[in-house]
Amino acid sequence: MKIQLHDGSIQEIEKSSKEAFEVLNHSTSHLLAEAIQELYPGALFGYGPAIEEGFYYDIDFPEPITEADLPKIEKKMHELASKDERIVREVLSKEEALKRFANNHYKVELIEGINEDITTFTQGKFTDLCRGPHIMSTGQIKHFKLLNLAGAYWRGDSKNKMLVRIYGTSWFSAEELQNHLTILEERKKRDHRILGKQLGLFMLSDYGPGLPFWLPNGMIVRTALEDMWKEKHRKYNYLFVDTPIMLSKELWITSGHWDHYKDNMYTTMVDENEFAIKPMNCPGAILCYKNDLHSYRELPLRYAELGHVHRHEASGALNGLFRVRSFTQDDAHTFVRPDQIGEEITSILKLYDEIYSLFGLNYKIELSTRPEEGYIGDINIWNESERILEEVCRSTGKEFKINPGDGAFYGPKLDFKVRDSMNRIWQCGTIQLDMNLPERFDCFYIDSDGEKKRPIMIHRACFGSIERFIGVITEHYAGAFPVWLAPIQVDILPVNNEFHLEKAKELYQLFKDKGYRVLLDDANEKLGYRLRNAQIKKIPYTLVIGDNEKANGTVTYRKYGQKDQITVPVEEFLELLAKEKSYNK
RNA sequence: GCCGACUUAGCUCAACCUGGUAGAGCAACUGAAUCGUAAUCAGAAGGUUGUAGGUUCAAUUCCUAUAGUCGGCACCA
Repeated sequence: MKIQLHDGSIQEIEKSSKEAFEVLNHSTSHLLAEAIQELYPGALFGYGPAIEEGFYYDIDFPEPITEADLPKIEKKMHELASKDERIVREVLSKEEALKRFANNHYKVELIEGINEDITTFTQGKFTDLCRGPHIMSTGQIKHFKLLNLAGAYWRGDSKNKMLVRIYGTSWFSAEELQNHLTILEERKKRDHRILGKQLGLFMLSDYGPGLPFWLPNGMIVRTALEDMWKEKHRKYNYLFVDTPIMLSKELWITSGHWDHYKDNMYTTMVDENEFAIKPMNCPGAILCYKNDLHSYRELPLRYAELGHVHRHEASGALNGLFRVRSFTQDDAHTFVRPDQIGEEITSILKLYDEIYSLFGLNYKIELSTRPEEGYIGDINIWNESERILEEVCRSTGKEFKINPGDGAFYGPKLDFKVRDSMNRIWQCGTIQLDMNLPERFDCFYIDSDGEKKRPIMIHRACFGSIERFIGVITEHYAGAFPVWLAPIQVDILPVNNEFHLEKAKELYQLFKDKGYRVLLDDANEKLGYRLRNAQIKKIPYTLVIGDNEKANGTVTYRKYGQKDQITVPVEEFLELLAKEKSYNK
């Protein structure tokens, strides 16, 4: 297909390419704006870019609109597209452009920020300030849908006015559009909030917004995760600590949280003194470190803690288990000498990969480097650390990106991002170097020359938060947890309770004695009914016990996600189960 | 926090637009059926319609406030 670029040249690109999708979607956003200009005279237009799965346009409407208005707008878009108007590029001087867009202060603001000639694209009566690229004419826009309405601050700044953002998606064929809409529907079924309810993992109560309750099944998943986590960290020579959930104000003043984080902290009075519930575990870990004098020989010293923190997140930020106000970080604070940074980061990356690969999770690493201004610490340590972080990351072969200047003022960091079922990105793991807190708390070790030296502290969490991580893997597995995490691992269904219940009970006891989480479903219901229940609960193995099994000492099992029934001797099934019992294959 | 939508039985939803105190399926309960791979049949029961006000002879329905949830935005030292 042909597209027209910013400079007026025409290019031929593959329709199946990502670029073609973006051009189509961006052009569809213009069509949306054209339709709105006709339907809502006086509407002012902000930004209207293509995004990963579609497009949006930010608009300042002269009157309030609701989602009920979207079909009307869509209809107008189709009507306009059927005219197949040419999309005409025009170059204006800055002065001309300012004159042309004088009635739209948003565009004026944008033009004022541009120091070259202004490119516009016009279709019908609608002209937009835009660099393109665009399709050649609007007739190519046929298969699109407006999805939802949202608020968005002008230029992404909460001090500015909030505009109405309309999201949509546009495709080259009806099949592709339908396919995408189906995917959107399918994603909803994987939503951890829905699965969490269906599977009895967790709940939320109006009595505590953002404060999740773990239900029995969720506790099984959580405990299995925590046990694995502890085992892995023991292997990597971490020491375990547990620090108080509430500490006095003085500590938070020293750490700097009182000045920089107070709005997010829950505070309370204890006798005459002000206390804060911890939003982070670092100060606690530092107090543990300072409890002893440390030799350079002891480092790296790794304090690991499943630390339950509370943060007063904005009400609008709360989201299932992904964003909560009370959560447990699988935290660790490692004190290292500057010369140990490389080795330690390598070790952490290895540990993370060992853990993430158990789930087959796809993650992306982002390196955030030193901010231009306001950073603290030795610039040589910054540079060296950043070099090490980058080098180690590249060696993983994972998708990797650098965010220059996005690091914290106290050190560079690595973030590990995974996607949820809605294709949104969430941060899970993190590794942050910190040259600030050791300074504030006057941490030191005695070096080989007998001098006191400042260690560097590494904050790191692999799951990030246990809550978020369980949310992510619930969606990742679509609720069908592998045996080692599954709340119920084996469901035993006697064909009828008169002849097979005894055998089923015998097997139930056998599995239970071997440490499996097993259920005996002896409800007075047909086999099909009980089997359906087992499937809805996504239990890994469903066993049917009838005359054959009773006579031959076998079990007939059905693995979740597979239709076939397999009959094997009991011993063989036990061997099979034993292989999946642990995350260690 | 901001914009918008939503909140009805344990769960999923209907009735609301056009006011006359709520219906269904599933689950749970009772009874019958004893069944070989995704729903056996029947019965009885289940509700201050999120909360607080207002309008009205009358509010689940209209209005206001408030809380929570959802989609975004901002936030996530």
